[in-house]
Amino acid sequence: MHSVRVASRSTDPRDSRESKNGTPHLDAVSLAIIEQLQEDGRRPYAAIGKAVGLSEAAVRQRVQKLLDQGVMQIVAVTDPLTVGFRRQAMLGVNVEGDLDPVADALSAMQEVEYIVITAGSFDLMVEIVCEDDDHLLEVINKRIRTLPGVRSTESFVYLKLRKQTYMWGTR
Amino acid sequence: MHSVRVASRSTDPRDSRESKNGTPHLDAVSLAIIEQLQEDGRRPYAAIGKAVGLSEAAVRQRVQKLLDQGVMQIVAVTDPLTVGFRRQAMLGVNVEGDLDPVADALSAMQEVEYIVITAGSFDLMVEIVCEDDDHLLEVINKRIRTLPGVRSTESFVYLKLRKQTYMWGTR
DNA sequence: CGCCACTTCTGCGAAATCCGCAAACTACGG
DNA sequence: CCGTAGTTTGCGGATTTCGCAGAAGTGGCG
Repeated sequence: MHSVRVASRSTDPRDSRESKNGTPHLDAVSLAIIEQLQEDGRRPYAAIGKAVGLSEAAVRQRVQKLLDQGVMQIVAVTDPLTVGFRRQAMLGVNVEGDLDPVADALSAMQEVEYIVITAGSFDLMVEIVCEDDDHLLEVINKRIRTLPGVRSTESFVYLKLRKQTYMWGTR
Repeated sequence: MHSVRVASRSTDPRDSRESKNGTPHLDAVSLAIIEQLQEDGRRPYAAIGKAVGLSEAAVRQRVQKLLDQGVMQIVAVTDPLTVGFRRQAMLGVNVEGDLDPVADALSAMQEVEYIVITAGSFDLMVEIVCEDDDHLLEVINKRIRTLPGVRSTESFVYLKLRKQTYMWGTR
């Protein structure tokens, strides 16, 4: 019935088990579906089904589950420059005491694109997306460096973005 | 005819001009379309049209143009952990001489998720996505630190991802 | 082994969406 | 005032999405 049939293998999308931390474990078919949607987030379910060897309805159900579980999301990503954000920077932050309150406060700032807690000479790495230099200065100097618990920061202003992919799982 | 009509304003999607660097300048309607697709990359054109005050066909053409121009792309983004990449790190890199050859070599590595040239105490910031510690060590130690021109590196292993958005333009 | 509960997959008809196209509209320059 | 170029609109026809009921596969248990 199907042109492609994945070699005999667990047929459960979650591979019959969850990993210890509760994150679902994906089987090869779901991975293949994700790959398809990484190439084109609007690709029709039927086309995906043909590529991975599943019916249209089955693909639709799996995609919906992946979205519900938060394993993936289908979104438009833009080039910040063309959308009017001309200044970006990475900020290394050192904190005294508990990291969580600081991370929470940073999370609430819309200019903060992402936050990671790291091991190394910085406690936090924070990416900031701003409209211009004034905006960036205001965010770093007035809003971040004044947060209680922030001991020091070091700025890395972006001069040029050389690579940006969203192709995890496509290897 | 339309419930919402954007107040009188330039009607050209590129706002009748391009910025100096050749990147297209977006008008308010295209921005609004992008916002819709950032919430849900599969939202139907008709629904977007209703939200921004345009016909279905017009939205479709604008979206196609934005994709063709490379202003945005609609893709599935996944949580690296659930897709099997358990070790990530940011790498600060210092280079002697021209940055471009090093950046090019890094670009070719599939484990390298993104690369920025920065001002500050690092010349390059590089994000690396690996399956486990061995994999990460191999990439950093054997493949990056041995690149000609790389003077030194500093690693920041990710302990926890606290925030990750794709909501540029949605402010 | 047989039965049951549970999940996933399939096949379908109905509804909604996508797609291509020709005509209408707008801004601009000659 | 007219022609050109770029957008938008309206509209069928093809395609896709959606919901659902039944079939099929899995694991537990007596």
